Amino acid sequence: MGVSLPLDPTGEPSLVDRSHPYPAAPAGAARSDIEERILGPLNDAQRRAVTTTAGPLLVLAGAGSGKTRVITHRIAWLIQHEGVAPWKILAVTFTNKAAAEMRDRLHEMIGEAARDVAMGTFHSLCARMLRRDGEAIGLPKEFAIYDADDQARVIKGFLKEDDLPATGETKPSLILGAISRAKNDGLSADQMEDRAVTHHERLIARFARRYAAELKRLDALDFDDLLLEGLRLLQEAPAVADRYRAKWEYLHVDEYQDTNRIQYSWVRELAATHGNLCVVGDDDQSIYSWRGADIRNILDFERDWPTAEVVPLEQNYRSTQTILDAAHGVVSNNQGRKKKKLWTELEGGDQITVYGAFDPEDEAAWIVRRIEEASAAVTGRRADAPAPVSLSEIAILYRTNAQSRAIEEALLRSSVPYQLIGGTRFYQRREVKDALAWLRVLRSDTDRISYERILNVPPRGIGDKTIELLRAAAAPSVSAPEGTPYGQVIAAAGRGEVAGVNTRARNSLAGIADVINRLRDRIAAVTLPELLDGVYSESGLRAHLASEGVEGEERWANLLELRGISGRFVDLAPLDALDRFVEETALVADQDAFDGDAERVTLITLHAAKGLEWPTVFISGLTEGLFPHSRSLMDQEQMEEERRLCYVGITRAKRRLSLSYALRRGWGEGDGAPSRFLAEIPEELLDVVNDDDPRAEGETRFGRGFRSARAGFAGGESWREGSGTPGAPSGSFRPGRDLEARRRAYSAGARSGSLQVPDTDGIDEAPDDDEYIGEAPELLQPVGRIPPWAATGRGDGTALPSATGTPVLPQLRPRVAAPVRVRIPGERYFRDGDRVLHATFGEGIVVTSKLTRHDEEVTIAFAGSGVKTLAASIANLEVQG
DNA sequence: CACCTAGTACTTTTT
DNA sequence: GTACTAGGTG
Repeated sequence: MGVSLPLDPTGEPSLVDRSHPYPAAPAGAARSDIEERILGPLNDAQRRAVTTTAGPLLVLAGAGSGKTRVITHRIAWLIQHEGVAPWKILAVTFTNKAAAEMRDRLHEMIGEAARDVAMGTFHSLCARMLRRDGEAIGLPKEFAIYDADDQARVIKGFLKEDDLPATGETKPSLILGAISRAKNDGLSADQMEDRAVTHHERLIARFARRYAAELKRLDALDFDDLLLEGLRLLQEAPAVADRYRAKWEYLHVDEYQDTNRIQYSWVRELAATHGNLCVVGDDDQSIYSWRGADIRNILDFERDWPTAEVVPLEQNYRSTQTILDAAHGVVSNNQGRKKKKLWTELEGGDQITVYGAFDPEDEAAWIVRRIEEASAAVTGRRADAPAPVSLSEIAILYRTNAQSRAIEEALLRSSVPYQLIGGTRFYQRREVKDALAWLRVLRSDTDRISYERILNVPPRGIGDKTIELLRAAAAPSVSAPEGTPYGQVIAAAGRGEVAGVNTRARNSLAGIADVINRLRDRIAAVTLPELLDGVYSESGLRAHLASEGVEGEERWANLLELRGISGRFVDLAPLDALDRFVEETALVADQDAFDGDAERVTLITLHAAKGLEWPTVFISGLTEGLFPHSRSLMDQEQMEEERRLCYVGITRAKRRLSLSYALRRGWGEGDGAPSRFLAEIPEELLDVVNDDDPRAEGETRFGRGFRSARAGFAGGESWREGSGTPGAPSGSFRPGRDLEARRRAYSAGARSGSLQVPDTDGIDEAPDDDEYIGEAPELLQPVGRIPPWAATGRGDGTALPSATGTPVLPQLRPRVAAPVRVRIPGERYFRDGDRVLHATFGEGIVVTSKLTRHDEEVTIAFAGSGVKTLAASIANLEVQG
């Protein structure tokens, strides 16, 4: 897969002062010309933001209100009107993409001077500063930057030492998440330990301590460390800090609502002497609290900087009024936000299309069909048909990366070209990380994680046993209290100096040490692509992939791609090129790969879509449990963040917006109801198109599912269970017949006749042909061993206890004012929370159930026998009550 | 020690 | 649907 990256080695912020001056204005340009050119295209509020140059400034920039435009014009104003030298200006963004775009736009306005404005992400700026000045706070000259995968390897090492499983409570990602959160709160491992109450918290605190010590030993920093050490540099090295404060006199921070406390402090330190700090953000677009972003940074800006000017930008230039009203309808349900409402001169606009699908495949097929209709240069196009849309103008947004699969498959079937942003990221692909690990060991003797990565790729007889011996040899001991650098251990083992290493492994280790030495000798003499050629051939990667068939070819293609990207660094001195390449490949973001001009549909997560826009946007997967995500259902704060995410998604659209959901979802997730966010959009803005589906006869249940969900959410007593179809009975549904018709209609391909209607006898049959079974008994919440991703909450802040470990007898809790339950024959017969009786296992509670092609798989937590998944047709389950 | 198979345990979002 | 593990085999 070809991934192109706008890695721009020359576009990075220069930390070195330039000596040549820039004229304050182009020669001969009258002052009024400059004013006209910079301020002319702006509205009053934008002008105020641009011309307020001294002191703190908060720009509350609603979606599509010209945020980037304000920053670029402001920088142009500073340079050309105020006569500020470009290198005195810093702009911080969250992605390289945003920085690059800003630089491009600035370049259009002011030409070459744009190159000297410092721009970058928080992480890349900190990394650069630490490379240059880190020694002032005791950091090593060379350090590796560890991503999530490297971090997990460190933790897995601990788990192995302790003989703990890498699953459940000690899953590396969970441990790392906890450590990261603590770090972002400014807690040391000691403080974590002091505050730990539960056994688990103490465990995490101990991991945090070991993790910090290990990274120090490895000369490695993780993403959090980059920021933390960047801050520490400004706080503990006054001379260095003063140099940066003097260097950057005008600071700009984009997406300020996404800054965390550390980033906030970092910015405050930099702005401390002059206070020329312009932050731009929108509290409604704060969607990264899980990453430590603290919305208080924007809400409290005026308190922190009492002299701050505040400029709200409320005119939207992107979307139609319909889209804005929908977005407002959703986000206005949030409590903690600055009240505001965007407006636009683009009155009206197309209604928002809503489609309720049977399953994700159907949903994807519908989206693709609409794309084809809108874009195809169809022959025999009707004269009055709307002009075809370019594929570059279309994006499909979803909540989780996993959702892209169904859509990709549908696009592939229809041969619609697409670009996928995120997912398995290029720099995280195995072979790419292998190659980069080689580059890292060339520059480091201590980076154990990278060494271990390369040791046995391709397989050369170095397995778990040998690794264990090497680790032991590198560990601190009486003779080497600091431990021995891993690179030296490998060389020693190659010479037979590490006891217990078998002959084959020893020879391999000697070979690796030899290759590393040879490559190191070559670094200064060859270009980066040539160095990579050496790595590929001498490491055996190339030969290995050549023997691996089609998959090997694809991986090899990725290595060639990597080699190509490295060519952008040829202008730098070889050593610098190597360092910069390794550093920047560690810090690229998904979004950086986005090509806005490519004649392709863009597939992207809602998170990654922030800051981007398209004329036509599809948001898919608007299903309760998916979006809002099930992990957010139990917490008001998290629910509001989901809502903001929805707001972000809606406001990506300029002209046309389509929303869709699938009632049946993927693995283990049971069925979902239409998302509550759909119910929050004023109904007159929506065009529910299910009934127009040519394959459906008469009323389909999808439209009804949507409308009844709407009634449920909009009504006073909210229907909030995680499953089941809410709302009033319809009375028009004919079981069996409709089911078969629908299945036939919706199963792609001709699996005719192979579908069976689950047999209905005995279990909970509907009283008549209507799915309505009258008043529901008390609706019960299952409590106990629920798969975490299937857990449902109530969205009102009350969390459901989710115990893990030994299944316990579920506690049954009656609910007040139980909503009516609806059963649809042919749909699931078992609902989450159903109490069931099994001949052997006894009493249990249904945790989830899902329909397979011929049957229904019910996952039940039994009182005495644990959690089991049973086939409904075989198990003979009896529903209680 | 590497490779294969079968079984199990999971799926938020990312610099 | 996948990613990882355990356990067996070569």
